[in-house]
Amino acid sequence: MVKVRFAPSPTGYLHIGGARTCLFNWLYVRRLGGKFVLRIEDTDIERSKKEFLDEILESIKWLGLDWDEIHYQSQRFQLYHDYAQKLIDEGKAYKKEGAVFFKYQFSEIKIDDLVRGKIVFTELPKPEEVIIKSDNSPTYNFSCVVDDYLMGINCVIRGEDHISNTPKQILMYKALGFKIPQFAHLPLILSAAGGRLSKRFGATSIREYRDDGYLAEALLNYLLLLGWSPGDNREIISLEEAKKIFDIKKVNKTGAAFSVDKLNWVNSEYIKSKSITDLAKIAAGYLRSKNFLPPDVDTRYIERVVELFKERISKLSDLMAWARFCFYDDYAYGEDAKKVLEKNLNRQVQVLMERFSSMDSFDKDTIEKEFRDVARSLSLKARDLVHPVRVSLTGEKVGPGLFETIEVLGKKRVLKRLERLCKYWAGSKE
RNA sequence: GACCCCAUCGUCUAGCUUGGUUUAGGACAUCGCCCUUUCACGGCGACGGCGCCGGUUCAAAUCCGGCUGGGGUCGCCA
Repeated sequence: MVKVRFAPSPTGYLHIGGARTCLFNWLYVRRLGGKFVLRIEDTDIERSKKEFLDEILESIKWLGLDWDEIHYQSQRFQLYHDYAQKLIDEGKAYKKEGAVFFKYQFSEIKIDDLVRGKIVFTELPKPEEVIIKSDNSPTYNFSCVVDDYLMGINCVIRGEDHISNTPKQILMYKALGFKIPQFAHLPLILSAAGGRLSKRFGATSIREYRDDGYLAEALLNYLLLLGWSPGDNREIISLEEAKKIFDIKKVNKTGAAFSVDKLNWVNSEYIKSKSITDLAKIAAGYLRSKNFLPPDVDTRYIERVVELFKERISKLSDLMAWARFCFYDDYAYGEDAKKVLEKNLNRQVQVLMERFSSMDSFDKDTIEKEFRDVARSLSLKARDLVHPVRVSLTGEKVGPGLFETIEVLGKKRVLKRLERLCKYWAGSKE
């Protein structure tokens, strides 16, 4: 049975690269029906923090991934000591200055990597390596080898930054008499500038993307595309589908630059594919977490607003930027938008308000019919009335279709806002 | 510096394993046109690439070598 592991260190949040490694491990093992081990590498007592651990676990769950086993290295120190002692007893390691040093018995190392093929190491930078620090905690390479063996990990899928650790670990496997697992080194995710992905180039933690209104499925889908493709030009692939067709041998060797533009596109595709009710539920949860919604707003209204914006947002946070007028009356006319109000149409808008007032059914088709009729009767082009009215109702000169907007806002609100527009005109010198 | 990895449009990629079916396909971004009350969406189109040199071959994006460029690692961090 195939067994893989994802081994984050709780010294920081789950970042883009870690999430991708986690995803590829998960896809690989779920397709083969094996076991997925989550191993928390919290051997660095100083830097490991509970908040990071919680954050990592929460992010993995949010993404929709799961694990079969979870282990904490901080609870396994005795095991590492036992194996270190074994090496000492066999003369393969020795104590010095309170630490245990492992002596490499170097010979040319060949790795047959699942994604990169053959990799050959002809030398090692150092003749020995600390495996147990003087504070009794194990070093990464050692605990990693002991645990991968003890946990039955037979395929190690990790980032390319670990390639140079691999020969060291293989030498430890050999010294310990452990069977060497298969390796698959994933290409790194680079920043848009092509360099290392770091805070300087924008968001790196999964949490930030969640906060920014990205959907878990979309982020996962985008990550899936970074270094892998199904080969048939499809780009929108659900996790379920990916589980069936993911092939680690088709993973690219080249580092991939992270593109927010493309992520936005994938996210907008997922948003558009959701039903109004589902999307409204997600959006409401998101907006509430941001304290954006007024406390008394009802579900049906949120659904209508979501419907209004569904086609034009690429992430949920766009709603906060663009749909504020749907929930609050206290917006000001944008500086740019005021230009649309230069011509005083006070009288014409009064006529429109009278017409709206007398309407029984306030649906968008009727609204449009009446609106155009009023414009015609006043010898105005519809667009001459449309633009000022939009600014009046939304504060901005761009936005969703006007008639739909009017319907969603409702007659009462619309009349109030048009009233405000007339006051604006009355107050400004002609 | 040493060791290792990588190299197709600006970006993500298909094609490369098994050389000819490729005037190198798709997507994002950009630009244009259409749709249209605006912005989006959608439709159509444009722009744009096999890093360089050499070799093998009748034939190379595909195989080989070198160069150049990019990346990673060299911690009692993981």
